[in-house]
Amino acid sequence: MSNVLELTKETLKAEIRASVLKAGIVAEADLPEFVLEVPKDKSHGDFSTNIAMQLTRIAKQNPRAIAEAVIAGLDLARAAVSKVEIAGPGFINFTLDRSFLVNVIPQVAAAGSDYGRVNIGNGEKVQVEFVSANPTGSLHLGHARNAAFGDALCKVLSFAGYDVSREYYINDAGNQINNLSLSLEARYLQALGQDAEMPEDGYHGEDIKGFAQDLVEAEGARLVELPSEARLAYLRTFGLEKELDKIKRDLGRFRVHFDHWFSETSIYEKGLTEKVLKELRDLGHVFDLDGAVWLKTTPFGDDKERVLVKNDGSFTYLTPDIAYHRDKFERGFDRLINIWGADHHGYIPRMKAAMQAFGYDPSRLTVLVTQMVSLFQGGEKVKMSKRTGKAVTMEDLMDEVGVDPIRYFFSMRSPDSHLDFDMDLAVSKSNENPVFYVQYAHARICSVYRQAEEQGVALLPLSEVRLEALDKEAEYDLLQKLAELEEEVRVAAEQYAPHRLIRYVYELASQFHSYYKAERVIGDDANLSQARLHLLGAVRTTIANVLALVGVSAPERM
RNA sequence: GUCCCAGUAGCUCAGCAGGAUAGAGCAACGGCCUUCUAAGCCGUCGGUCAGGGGUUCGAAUCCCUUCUGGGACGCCA
Repeated sequence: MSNVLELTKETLKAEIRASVLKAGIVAEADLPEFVLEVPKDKSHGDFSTNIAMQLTRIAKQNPRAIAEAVIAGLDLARAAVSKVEIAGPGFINFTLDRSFLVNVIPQVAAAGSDYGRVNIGNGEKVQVEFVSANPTGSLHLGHARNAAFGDALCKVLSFAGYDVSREYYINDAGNQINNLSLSLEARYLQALGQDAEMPEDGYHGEDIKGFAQDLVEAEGARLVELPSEARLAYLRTFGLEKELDKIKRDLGRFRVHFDHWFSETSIYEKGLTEKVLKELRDLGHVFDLDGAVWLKTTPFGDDKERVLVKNDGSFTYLTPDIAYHRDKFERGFDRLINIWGADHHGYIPRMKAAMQAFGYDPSRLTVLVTQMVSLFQGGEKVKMSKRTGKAVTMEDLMDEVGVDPIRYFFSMRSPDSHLDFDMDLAVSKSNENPVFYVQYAHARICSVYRQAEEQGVALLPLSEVRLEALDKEAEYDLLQKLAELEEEVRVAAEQYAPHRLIRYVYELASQFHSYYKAERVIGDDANLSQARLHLLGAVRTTIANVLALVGVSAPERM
């Protein structure tokens, strides 16, 4: 389903194409790609095309002469064009009778919370794996960015017609879990007043002290009596469960939910590591050296070969991870997207190489990387939490500034740029703060509706309202902005760029605030009031839909 | 040394499958509340798009190169 704006654009584009062919400038097969777009500068009309310049090379003519010929053959009435101009180096600028734009209002009203939904995905099965933090400590800033971006991306893809599955890979099998058990053991013994040293690479987080305390309350000193092995096994299970609970709690509060929590341990239990190893060996991609087993990844673009089995017989992290990604493909996903922190980027070539070794097209696995987050408060870079003296956790941040600003700010930037997060700005309730600016636009519209009700102005159904009353420039601009949402969603999905939608919704809010100041909605002209109320309703729906895509609330009052 | 990301207004960033005079917010300065929320609106100021070369009718955008900042380069995970 195309919206009014896109239909008009398609009609005009077809008209231009027909005119070029009719003028005999090029053969149909040689017709170059050209752009018909809304120009940045309004003085350049409503649509602009570069076709004449694109034809220069082929037609060997002056672009302005080509433009003349193209215009001569256009059927202007068919595309609602009221004015055509040749400008600059050879752009053809079209000015339209924009009254058709009011038709976007019934479209928004009919679609409601689905307004903006498009179908470029055709139900293609996409799996997005993100966060996947080790269950050995609290989630921190970087995870929050990963979660905000990943969740927004999933929502956008799903809005664009993809069948999206969210997955969290739980690294519950490696050395770090032994370490967790040992750390917890030390904290447990310490909590009982015993002398116990933290292991060399122990986890010093506050959370583990808390878990040890919980353990003392639940079990007392019972575990001290157990043989060391049994105690560690118990602590391992207990610690993992506690850490995972905490992670799920933090993410839930952040409004991020996963469809699958995939355990690394389950890979070992199913013997998938051995299976994958054998398959790779049968395929001839494996060799033995220095007592270790290696995967030949350099033929697939990696810069060195990688160890699968260490000389002590244990697997490296890579092996179960290969088995995991293999498993994802076998589960029938058409496309895999992983969102990793910047510190893991070096790992990308070997994983793609491993998938190629299995014969998978590497373009089916996309790894997106989120760059670092720096926290600022009072103009200073914040490294440590004031309360605990440890690294700032996601929980700290949610306590300090709330979920909406974090999700908005983390979705606002392209993931590949380093992010400075200003805590003072995020909590400020003023025009400096873009979150409130957008939310306020939504709340303001709700307030106008409440006002209408108080004044006894009942909203009439669209069929009884003459929307043609909306004929001001600012109204056409607003309507056009609303009509552009589908294109924005499409681009955001194609480019994995949810931050584009933040920009869009900010601009929409800005146009609304300006319009609100300039024009009275509820006035003496009953039909005009109705038309404007419906316009505002469409703006409200659009703002709410976009905010929902980035996990930010749309309050009715502020 | 190799690889990845970034370098655009005083600050934070958009723009980068090439297009017209490079945008926005913040900061600074000046205006606007007897009318639907001033968490708002209107205006002013602000740029060698890090430097250099190349491709092109046209480059912030593509290619090469230098510099600067951040990150990664394990038989850790």
